[in-house]
Amino acid sequence: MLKQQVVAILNEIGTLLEIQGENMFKVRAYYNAARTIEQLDKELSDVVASGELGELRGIGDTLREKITTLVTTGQLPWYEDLKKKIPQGLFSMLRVAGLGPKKVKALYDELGIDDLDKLKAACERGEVAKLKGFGVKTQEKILEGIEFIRLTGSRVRIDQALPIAMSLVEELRKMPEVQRIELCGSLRRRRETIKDVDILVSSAKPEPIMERFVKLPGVVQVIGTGETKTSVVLDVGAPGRQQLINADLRVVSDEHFPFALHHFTGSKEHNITMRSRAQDKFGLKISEYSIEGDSKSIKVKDEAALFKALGLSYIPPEMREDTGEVDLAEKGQVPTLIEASDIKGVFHNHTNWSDGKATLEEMAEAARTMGFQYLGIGDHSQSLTVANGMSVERVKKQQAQIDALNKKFKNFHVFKGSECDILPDGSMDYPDDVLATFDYVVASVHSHFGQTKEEMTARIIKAVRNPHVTMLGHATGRLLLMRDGYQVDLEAVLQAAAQSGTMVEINAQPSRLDLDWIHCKRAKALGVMLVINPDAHSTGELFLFRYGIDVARRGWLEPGNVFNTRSLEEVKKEFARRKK
DNA sequence: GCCGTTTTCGGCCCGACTGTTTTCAGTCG
Repeated sequence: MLKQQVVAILNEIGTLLEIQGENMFKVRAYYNAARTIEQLDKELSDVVASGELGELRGIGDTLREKITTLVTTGQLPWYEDLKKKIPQGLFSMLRVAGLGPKKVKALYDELGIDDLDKLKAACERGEVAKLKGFGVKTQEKILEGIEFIRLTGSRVRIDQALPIAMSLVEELRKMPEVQRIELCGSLRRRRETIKDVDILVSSAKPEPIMERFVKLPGVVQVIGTGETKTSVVLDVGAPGRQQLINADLRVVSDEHFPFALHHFTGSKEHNITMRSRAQDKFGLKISEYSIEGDSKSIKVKDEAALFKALGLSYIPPEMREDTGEVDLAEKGQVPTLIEASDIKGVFHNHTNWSDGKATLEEMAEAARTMGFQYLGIGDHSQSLTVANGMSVERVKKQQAQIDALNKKFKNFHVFKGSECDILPDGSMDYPDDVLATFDYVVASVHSHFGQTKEEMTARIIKAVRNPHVTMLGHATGRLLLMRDGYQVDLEAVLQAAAQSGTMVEINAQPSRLDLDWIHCKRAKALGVMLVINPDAHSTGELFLFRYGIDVARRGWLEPGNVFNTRSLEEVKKEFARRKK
C-alpha cells in the first residue's frame, strides 16, 4: 500500500475514534503517526521491511503492528470494522466551523443526520436548535458554516495568497497606531498551500486598525470584528474567478507581541514540542502571552530572545514543523538557511523557441536586470510537440543565436541548455551527439505518467545515470491541489543522484514546488546537489525562483547545498568538468 | 496509544471564545 493511502487511513482512524468519543490522547497518537509517516523522507515499505518503523517517535507496538499490516497486506480488518460503525458523511460535517466530533455525534445519534444536505435541512426546520447543548445561535452558525464551505472549501496555493496578504500587511504598516506587524501561520512558514491568512499587529489602539483592515482591497466580507480579533473573507482568485479564503487580524499589546508571534506562527506541532520541553526542562509554561515560571515571568523583546530564554538558538519560521528543529536548536546546530540573495542565476527557463512567451534576448535582459550573473535556457525537446519542442535543426540555430548574444555581454552569460524529455524507456529525447552540444541538460518526464512505480523509478534512474544529464527536472510531476505526482521511489532516485553526482531541481513554479521540502532534507543528507529553477515561461516568471527558496529553507538547505548559489566562473568550471 | 537519567503508571500544550449554561463542555488555533 502507498504511503499516501496509509497516511489517509491513519488520519481517518483518528477522526473515527474522535467521533466515537475515544480518549483524545489516543486519538492524537493516530494523527501524530499519520504526520510522522507523511513526513518520512524514505520509502515507507523500506522502513517497514528494515524494522525501523518501531523506532520512529510516536510509533509504539500497537501502531507499528497496524501500519505493518496495512503496508504488507494492503488492508486492516480492525479499521474496516471501525469504518462500518460510522457513516462517511460525518466527515464532511466536521468541516463546518463550530462543529467538532461531539456535536457531530450528537446530531447523528439524536437526529440521524449523516451528511451536509440533511444537516442543512434540519437546521432550516429548526430541529437542531432543540437538541441538548445546541441552541438557536448554534443552528444559525451551522447554516453560515455550510454556506462558507460552499463558497471557499479548499486550500489555495501560496502564490495566490502571499501577494495579497503582503499587500494587506504593507497597508496596515503605514498606520501610526501599528507598532509591529507580521504575517503568521502557514504563510509565514511558507507552506506550499494555505488555508487562511493570519496577521498579527501590536498596538495600544486596536480600533482604527480593525476599521482600516475591513476596508482594504481584497476583503469581500466581514465575518466578525472585535477588540483583539477581526475575521474577514478575502478574494484571492484571478480576475473573474472568485477564490475565497479566511483572513484573521489579531492585535495585541507590544509586550505580548513576541509570544503571540511565535504562537500564531506555529506549527501547532512545533508549539507542542516547544511547550512540553519548556515544561519538562525548566518548569516553564509557554502561552501566547508569556513564559511563566512558578514565581517569575520572563520578558522578551522579540522572537529571537524568546528562543534564547529557553536555551535555544533561533529557529526560522520555515523550519517550525516539528521535524527535529527544536533538538537542533538545543545543540546550537540550526543551519544558516539559504536566502534569495544567494542565488546567482537560474537554469530551467523557456523562450518563444518552444512554449515560452518572451524572446531569448528579453529573457536574458530580464535576468541581467534582476542582478543574475547567468541565465540558463532550457527549451523543450523534440518529442514534446504540444509545447513546440525543438528539432535538432532548431537546436543548432538557437545555440548559434545564444553564442552571438553572449558576445554582447560582459559579466553575464547565457548557458545553452535543454529541458529534454525522459522517454518512457528512460532514454533521452536527443541522441548523445546532440546532448553533448548543450552546456547542461535538465531531464524531465512529460509523458506516460501512468507507468507503474517500478517502471517509472527505473525510467528516471536511467536518466539520472545518463552522463549527459546534469539535473533532474520536477521529480514527481505533481500539480498542487490538482494532480498527484506519478508514482516513483524518490529514495531510490535520490540515491542514484547521489551516486552519479546528478543534481536535482527544486522546480519553483508555485503549482509544482517539486522536489518537495521533505525530500530536500533527505537529498541534503544524501549529499545530493539541489538547484532552484523557476521554470519561467516569461520574463516575469523568473521571479518565481523565490518560491523555490521557500521550499529550500523548509528543507533546511544552506547555500552550499544549492548549485545556483555559485558564481558564473564556478558554474562554467563545473560544466566544463562534467564534459570531460 | 505513547513514553520515561527522577516515572512501566499517569501523565500527555495552552488559553480564548462561544453558547448554553447556572459552573462548563466543546471547539479552535
